Amino acid sequence: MPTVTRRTAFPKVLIERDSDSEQSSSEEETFEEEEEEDEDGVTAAKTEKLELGSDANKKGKAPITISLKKVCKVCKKPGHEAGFKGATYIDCPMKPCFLCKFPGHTTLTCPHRATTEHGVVPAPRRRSYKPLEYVFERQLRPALPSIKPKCVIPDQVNCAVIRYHSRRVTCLEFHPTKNNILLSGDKKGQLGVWDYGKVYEKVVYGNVHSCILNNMRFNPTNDCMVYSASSDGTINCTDLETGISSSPMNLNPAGWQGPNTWKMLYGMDVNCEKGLVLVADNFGFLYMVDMRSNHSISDAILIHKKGTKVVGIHCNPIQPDILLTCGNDHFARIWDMRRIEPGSSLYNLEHKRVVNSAYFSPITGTKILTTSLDNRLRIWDSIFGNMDSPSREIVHSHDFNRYLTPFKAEWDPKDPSESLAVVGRYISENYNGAALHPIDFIDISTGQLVAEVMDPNITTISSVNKLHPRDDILATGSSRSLFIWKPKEKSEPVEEKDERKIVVCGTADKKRGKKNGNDSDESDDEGFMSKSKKSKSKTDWKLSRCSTKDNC
DNA sequence: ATAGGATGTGCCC
DNA sequence: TGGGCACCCTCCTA
Repeated sequence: MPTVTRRTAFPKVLIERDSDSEQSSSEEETFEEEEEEDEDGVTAAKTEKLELGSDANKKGKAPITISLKKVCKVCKKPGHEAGFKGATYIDCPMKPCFLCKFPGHTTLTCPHRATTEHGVVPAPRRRSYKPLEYVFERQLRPALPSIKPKCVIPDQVNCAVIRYHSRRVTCLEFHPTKNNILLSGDKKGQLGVWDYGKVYEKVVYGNVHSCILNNMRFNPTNDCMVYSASSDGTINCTDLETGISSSPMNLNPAGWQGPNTWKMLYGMDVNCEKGLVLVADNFGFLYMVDMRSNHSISDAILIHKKGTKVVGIHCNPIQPDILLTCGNDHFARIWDMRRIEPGSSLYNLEHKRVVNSAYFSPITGTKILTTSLDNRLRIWDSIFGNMDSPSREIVHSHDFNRYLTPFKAEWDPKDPSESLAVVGRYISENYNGAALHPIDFIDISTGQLVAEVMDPNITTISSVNKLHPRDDILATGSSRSLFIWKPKEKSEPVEEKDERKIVVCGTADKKRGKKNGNDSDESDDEGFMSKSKKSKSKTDWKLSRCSTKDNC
């Protein structure tokens, strides 16, 4: 009988108790007792915390410790507790600052958190001639405007919410010409096409990929077609009207042969001038697909450390021969497409941890913005300058990868001074009693936090963000939801401001009872707002009405 | 209501 | 070089 066998092998059980007062916690008694027949739940019901010895399951002999002590969730030591107290997270004093990684203080008192500067660390600058200057000589546009235009950030925004992905959103892309069209990809490989001007209409193509859709790019010669790269190892080219896909590349033609051979495609970009789709895999290799023939045109080229994921590829907007890649080998690398082979990178930009994204600035292509898991945004002000170290490092909380789509700081494509970036924030702040994770607008020339966007109804972390190429619109992917943020019209009433100086805040809760939305629309709320949100408040999202339920 | 599981990276051995 | 395990603010389902 299985139970008999189990009982004979059952380990000893240690019970640690904690008296009520903190002071006596060090002298609480610890005793052992043999496990009796009634092990099912009697003790467990009384315990505040139950710990199994880490080896207990495997060896069957190690004692099981049932701890009644209050211990810190982070370091497992008694005497203090870490975790949320209301909407404020109490740090474990045994750990260094979670935000800036420097010792000597906790996250709560981190100077990079307390100020709006978010920790700008200037780097030494040196002027020197670099190969890139010669490459750029002819193409380089006139210098940036010498006087930086003032950032116009609205005081208040409206937010539309739509929830039609069955798994978390992994990437977003605005249509290059049709202003109201947003594409979204998810972890399941589905592709959403959303016209947020006609919010009753939506399309989700469920069979584009079989797992994570990591990146999307429009075909520059036919904006009805979109290329997508997926962890299923394929590039697909999907017709947005019909949803019909072709597969110009499949790196796993033989199917699943185990994790050591299964290739996943992450970083992708389109090189318009050469008519190429560039894509890279999780083993460090770059592939190229010719867009006219829809066929792979070259052998795989090792561009990052062998066996590591290449998560980002970006072609320079001015000089398409220049390529920027980044990945899990802690480097962003600059390449000349005309001679790209293992080790031929022009520059290797070192980071302390994984580089989630690396982008050239959108207009001149001369700046570089990277997001690294070491909680820092890095900016190289000019690729003609000193590339040995970044011009600035901005401490920003985004060190979290598991469960979430990786954070990527994105340029504002409309900002002529190329100084505004948007990035979601991992760490939460207490906003009137709610722990919220804002989306930050950061002036990357100063490190200043220009705006933080949040809404009391949105409690999830918004790790995917994209600014519209022409309009004042921000698209956000947060867990399975999509949000569209838009400045409030001047005629609309502006709510009282939060105590914080910098606030761009959805005001759903505050507007209760004062709604200027359309009552008859309420029945349509089903499906685009989750039930919990609906029950909390009737909101007056200006933009969205998505009529049908989640169809994924 | 709440416990548990999926999950990626880092680091250690 | 690879298995194993730990991991600070998840988020969804059963």
